[in-house]
Amino acid sequence: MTLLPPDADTVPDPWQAEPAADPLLAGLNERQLAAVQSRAEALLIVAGAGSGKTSVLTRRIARLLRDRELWPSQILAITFTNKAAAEMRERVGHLIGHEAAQGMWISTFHSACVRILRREAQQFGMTQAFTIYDSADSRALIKRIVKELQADTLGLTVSAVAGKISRLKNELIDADAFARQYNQNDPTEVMFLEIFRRYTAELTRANALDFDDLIGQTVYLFRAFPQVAALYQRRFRHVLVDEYQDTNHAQYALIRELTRGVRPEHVPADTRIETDATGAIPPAKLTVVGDSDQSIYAFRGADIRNIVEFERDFPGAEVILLEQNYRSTQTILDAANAVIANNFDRIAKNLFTAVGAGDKITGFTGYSQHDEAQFVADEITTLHDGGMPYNQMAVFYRTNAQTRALEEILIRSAIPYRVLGGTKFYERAEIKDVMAYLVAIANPADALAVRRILNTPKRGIGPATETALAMHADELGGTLRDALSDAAALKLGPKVTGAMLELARILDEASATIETALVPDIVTAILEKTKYLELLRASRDPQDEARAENVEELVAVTREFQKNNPEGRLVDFLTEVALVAAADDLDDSSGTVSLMTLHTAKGLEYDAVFITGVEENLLPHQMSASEPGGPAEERRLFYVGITRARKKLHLSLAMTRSTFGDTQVAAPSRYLQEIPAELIDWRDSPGMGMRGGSGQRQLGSSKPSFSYGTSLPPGKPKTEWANRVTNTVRDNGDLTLEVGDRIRHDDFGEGRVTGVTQNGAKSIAEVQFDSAGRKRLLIKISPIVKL
DNA sequence: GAATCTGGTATTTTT
DNA sequence: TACCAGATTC
Repeated sequence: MTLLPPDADTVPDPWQAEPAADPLLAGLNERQLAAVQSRAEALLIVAGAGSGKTSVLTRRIARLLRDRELWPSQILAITFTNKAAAEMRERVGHLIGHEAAQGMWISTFHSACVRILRREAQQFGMTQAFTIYDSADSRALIKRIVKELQADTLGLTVSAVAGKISRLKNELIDADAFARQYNQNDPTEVMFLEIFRRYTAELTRANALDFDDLIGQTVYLFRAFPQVAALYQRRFRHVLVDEYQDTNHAQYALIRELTRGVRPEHVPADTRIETDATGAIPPAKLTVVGDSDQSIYAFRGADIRNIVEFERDFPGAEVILLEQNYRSTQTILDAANAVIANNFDRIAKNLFTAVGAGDKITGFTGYSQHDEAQFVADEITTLHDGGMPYNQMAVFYRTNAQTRALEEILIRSAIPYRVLGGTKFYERAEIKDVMAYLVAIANPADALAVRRILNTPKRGIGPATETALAMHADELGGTLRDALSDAAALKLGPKVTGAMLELARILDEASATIETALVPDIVTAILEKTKYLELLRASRDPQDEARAENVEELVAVTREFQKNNPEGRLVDFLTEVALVAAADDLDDSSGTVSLMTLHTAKGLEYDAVFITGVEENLLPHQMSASEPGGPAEERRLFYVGITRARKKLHLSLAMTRSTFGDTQVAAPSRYLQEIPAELIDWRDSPGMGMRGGSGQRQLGSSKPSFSYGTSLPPGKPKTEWANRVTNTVRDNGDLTLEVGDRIRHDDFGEGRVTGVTQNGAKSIAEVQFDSAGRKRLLIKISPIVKL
């Protein structure tokens, strides 16, 4: 490791003499300053949580541009999410002016690769309009293949196959490479190889790439076509990668390819880039930022070695450690440090702050997940009453399934919230249907998309006809679309034949317009011609009304897209949709509490954070126990969650948790014991005092002894504070309450109304319950009766 | 070929 | 609990 590259001293730097005079260096600490100014060929910034790494990264870029060391187009910055990319672009623009920042590539690995691949598609025999298969698409395809080969008899499930293919691709092992190393004596492996081969062939035939291919195919492109690689190696003179600890092998390989020098034969005579004595162009500079303690994507192939072995991979690399935290209180950092210290194979790192101790962490143990959720809702209300805006609070959980109880209670408590990620809009069946139409229009070779819409809406083309079509496509040596246009040759009934020809005509007509037509026009035309929306409206299934609304929402999305991208065409829209991530649609301006998984929380920060379900088998998750390095990764996940909090951290758990349908006793997470007891202020459920459970109280007070299993009485106590929330949809109609009214609540018992906010169906009552404390309730749907 | 019913099975995290 | 696949019936 060199401390400072020699040329830092020889290049005159007008700003270096008086750093304070440079606004881009103002307010930085010594380490941050070094990171912003470093001129190393390769720089690793080890940035602890909250250490201002985004600030460092944006200032580093801004400085390169402002001082004319590089043109914007020579910079490639890779972020983990599109949202992070947008934020970085915004911040750089803010520092040096938005025009000066035009032309940079700031995007995710996947977006950058799609951009390159669309441009170079013909090099590897695909068309520019290739489809991007998301995981659900991949699974659908694998499912069909598994079925055809009856691979389930060998114990090969769809998810197992999908997982294995993904893992192999992340290691840059394709079907052929796998064929060279697999165990030929194992029938399961033989079968797997066959599935892998067919899957690959089907993708190629469909002119489609799956998520993992986007990276792998780009690496392949660069390795197979040096002159193409040279194009990008010449162009990007500085590559920056954020969240480097979460890169997998394929992404690492991509970075390696991009930061290779260009051989003289690939350097054009008129190049304006400096060449060395041999006429070659030196490698691009590389800056990576990461924190091995925040590596939480090993399950997706992230390889922590990429960061640990950075100095070996890039000789002469400079390493700068950022440890001062500007986000959290010392109490929160003490807890985080204490937890992460239990991961033994890490480089010691201790976050510190000048902020001061701050509030203690609030701990809470509820009877049930509903009880826990009520605690979260009550705390949120208290904090909000104290002046903290809703959008400065976030609730984290390990699994998406945990949102249900939280949502129920938040709705009842009239707390505005939004769920990031989870069952996404684009995963809904009706949206996938319409998207399949768009995909089929953009990429006629995509058989998966055509199959999906073949009989949607119902037009009498069943499985038998579908098989006949597929066979006919093989005979023709063409695509499913070709077979559809030639449906008459199948000699089926006039009704079916007519339906197929009609569909073919609709698709062909739309396909003819994609180069010029606006996206909203294409969608509305399709909905019109297929009567998709019309049929949903006419349906007597009550859910279809909501589906119709969703489809309309999609049309609105296309309008919004077109507004933001006047030049955007169908393919661009499909790309954008395929690559949106959970955290991307985060809208900070909305005054709502954010709910998300711990994974989604990475990179974000809030004044108040609630980490829920801190229980064994949930955090750490049951499934992680069997995986090597699982518990350590779960600990990092907990660490990531803790370090998101600026001022106030809440850790909560439930003694029982219902999954599947039955309720199980839950034990507190092992990670709780790792936090020094004096940092946590344990609070009891209001219901606990009523049961006279001094044992419980003691347990909750400081040093949990973790023996709920024995202390929990068999059979739930029927107290007023029942540990359940009725899940029937209650509609109180136009029930009106006034201050002073007595009411009874199914869960909280009796209480007196102390305040009412009149707002039609959204009227909120503030109630002082006799034993359960003060609550805010949405009158219309709360399980209450007036007494 | 479509609609309805039933029983079995599964939930970790995501670009 | 909730969804899916397969069987049964129209």
